[in-house]
Amino acid sequence: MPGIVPRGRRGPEVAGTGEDDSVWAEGQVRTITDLARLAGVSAGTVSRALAGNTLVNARTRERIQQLARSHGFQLNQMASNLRRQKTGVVGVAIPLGHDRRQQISDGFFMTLLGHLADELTQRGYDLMLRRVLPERDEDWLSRFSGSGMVDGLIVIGQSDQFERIEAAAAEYLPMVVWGNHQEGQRHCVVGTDNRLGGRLAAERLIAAGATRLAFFGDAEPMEFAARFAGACDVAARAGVSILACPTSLSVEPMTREIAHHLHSNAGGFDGIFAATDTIAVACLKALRDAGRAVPGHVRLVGFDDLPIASQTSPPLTTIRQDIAAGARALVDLLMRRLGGENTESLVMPPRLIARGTA
Amino acid sequence: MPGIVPRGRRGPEVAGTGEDDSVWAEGQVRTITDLARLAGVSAGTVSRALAGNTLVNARTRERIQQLARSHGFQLNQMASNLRRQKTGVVGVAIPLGHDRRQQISDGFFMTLLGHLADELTQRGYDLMLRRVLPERDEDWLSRFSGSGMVDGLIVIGQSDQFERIEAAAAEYLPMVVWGNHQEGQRHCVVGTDNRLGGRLAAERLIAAGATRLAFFGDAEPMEFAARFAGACDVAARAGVSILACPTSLSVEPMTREIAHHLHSNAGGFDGIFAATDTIAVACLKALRDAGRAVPGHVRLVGFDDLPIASQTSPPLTTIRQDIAAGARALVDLLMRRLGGENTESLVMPPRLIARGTA
DNA sequence: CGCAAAATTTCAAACGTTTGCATTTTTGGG
DNA sequence: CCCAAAAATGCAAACGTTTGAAATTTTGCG
Repeated sequence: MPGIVPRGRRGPEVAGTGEDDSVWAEGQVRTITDLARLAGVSAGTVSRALAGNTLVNARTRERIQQLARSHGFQLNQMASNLRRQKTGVVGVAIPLGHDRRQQISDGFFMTLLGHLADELTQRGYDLMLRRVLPERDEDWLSRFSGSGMVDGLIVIGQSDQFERIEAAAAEYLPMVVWGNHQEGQRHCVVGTDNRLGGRLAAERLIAAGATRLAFFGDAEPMEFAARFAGACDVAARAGVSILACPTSLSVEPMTREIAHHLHSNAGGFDGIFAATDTIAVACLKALRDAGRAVPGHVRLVGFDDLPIASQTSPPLTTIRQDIAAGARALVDLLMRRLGGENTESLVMPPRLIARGTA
Repeated sequence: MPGIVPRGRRGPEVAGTGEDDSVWAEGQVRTITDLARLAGVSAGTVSRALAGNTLVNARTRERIQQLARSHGFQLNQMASNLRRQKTGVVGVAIPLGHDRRQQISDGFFMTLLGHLADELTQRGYDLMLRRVLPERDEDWLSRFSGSGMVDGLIVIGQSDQFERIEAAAAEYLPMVVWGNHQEGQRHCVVGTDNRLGGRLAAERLIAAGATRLAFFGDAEPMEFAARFAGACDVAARAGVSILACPTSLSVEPMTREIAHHLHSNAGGFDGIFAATDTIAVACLKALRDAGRAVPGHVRLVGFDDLPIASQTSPPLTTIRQDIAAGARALVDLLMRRLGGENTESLVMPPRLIARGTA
């Protein structure tokens, strides 16, 4: 099988014939021991030398590092991890409770993930991504945290797993969650004040002249529920109605549902608060197709301020979450927790970005 | 420090006082040995039992599994991996050659990543994500593959690292790359026939009445270069001009550059081929802002067929890459390579999705 | 030079599994 | 009941590093 070079485990080691390597590992310097033999020192010294430990003589250290480089030596992380009881890997779990598909390719998640990758890389950590289906695997959380494969965990979105996350938080310190904050909760969460965001959105719609509101989105996940609740606060105070229009996040159902809502509640609302920019964009399209002017007939406010938000026409008025800052905070808090600290949650303020749709 | 429960390594083990656990690990059953003691069998038997090995008596097996469950026992993957010389993890590397930022949050990458996560999960593999900056770290590829942390590698995008990838492919089998295919290349690649895609785009623009074309995008990365080349093929054959308008993928520079191109080449073209849907959407917006009708004055074709493509108005005519199929193929080929097979590259046909902009 | 202190290196025991082989127990046919 | 074969279990050596502690070498000062 030419071209195939297995990382060959070597066979039973017969008493070595001097400095010559066994036939199995043709000259390859695979282990720290190989390197030690080559350098004429012990494995321990090589280990320390590669780690830059000043315990070993500067000259020796340099020589060994040089040798390692020239032989393309790679430290076996697995072994190193086992011995040191840490991995340099942070797990990122995305629980897919309701909306199985799409959630991960939703602009928001992806943007957050990108920023997380940046932040973690910068601090020398790798990122292990795992999508979990809680209904298939009850034990997803302790499974991930207890696997020994990750030093800590970032959970993106609470989905419908609030309770399980709470339980895990009691005995697993290095975990930080992106999501909604609830009075007195145990787990450390980073997120936007969704309720306040909902208020801002509703206020804006009303200020723009809306008198009958509609909320487009799935009010099941906590974050969305809070947004909805915020809007309800304001609607109640202002004495305007608000209609819940369940809308999923996957593309096809979403367009179908939006069309349905627009059709069956034709005159039912003149202001839409979309749970997500993704939904808002779809609404904009549907409204245009239905010949309803935005913001003339219907006002529209989104949530997130994803890149697309500024690319529609008219550009989307929306509630901004600072995703980059969120990612930074998640990683920062996790690092502190890895250091044994018991950190508080961080709730960031949302900000209204007034553009063309309301 | 209440609430903090380290995975406590236990102290020096004094001769055990019977079945009672040492004070250090308060009742926790952490290792397979703990479990073995509890079950009154040897560690080996426990290991086999947990693995479902039929060598151990069915009754014993069930009993041990039950015990493991009830004590929330988690196998230490690190140790298991070390011993078995495999990890169950596939590395996904995203080299960021040119366009450092945004690339990862670009809709295309993210969608691909989402599908990869799905496919890998389904086959019982985890996904380790690593963004690499080749200019900072010459050795990124062998570093990743040789770390012992991953069983195989998927590289997303060749960036400007074609040569390095070629070199790695010579000695590292389990690697598959998303990108462009070049005659006689060594590494196994999955991707779309970008050149053909470019042709389809240009043909469509011309069929829609365009007489002077423009290409918006960075022609540096191979994939984009091929798209451009394809468009050039057709333009030359049809005797129409084609203007290269360098455009980056990051949001702010992108909008700036597009505005600039539209302004300084006001009458220079009446058909735009955008290297990416993301760019196309921005173009659409800019054209509208400039008061130029699409497809009346200017025809527009994108590339990728991202979800947004159908959400603009008019909806985007674009060249579709089947991202889900791509992800499936990447994983499939990688699995075959993990099995020792030496697989061929896969070049998928692009497809024109005719919508409203050309 | 001699000798203690400092600097450097080696030794060997972990880290928690897996697995070939040896050993013990069970089974079943005579 | 006996004894070989089959089934089940135990033993111990890996996997490749890291790291106290012990052992060795070098240094520096009188």
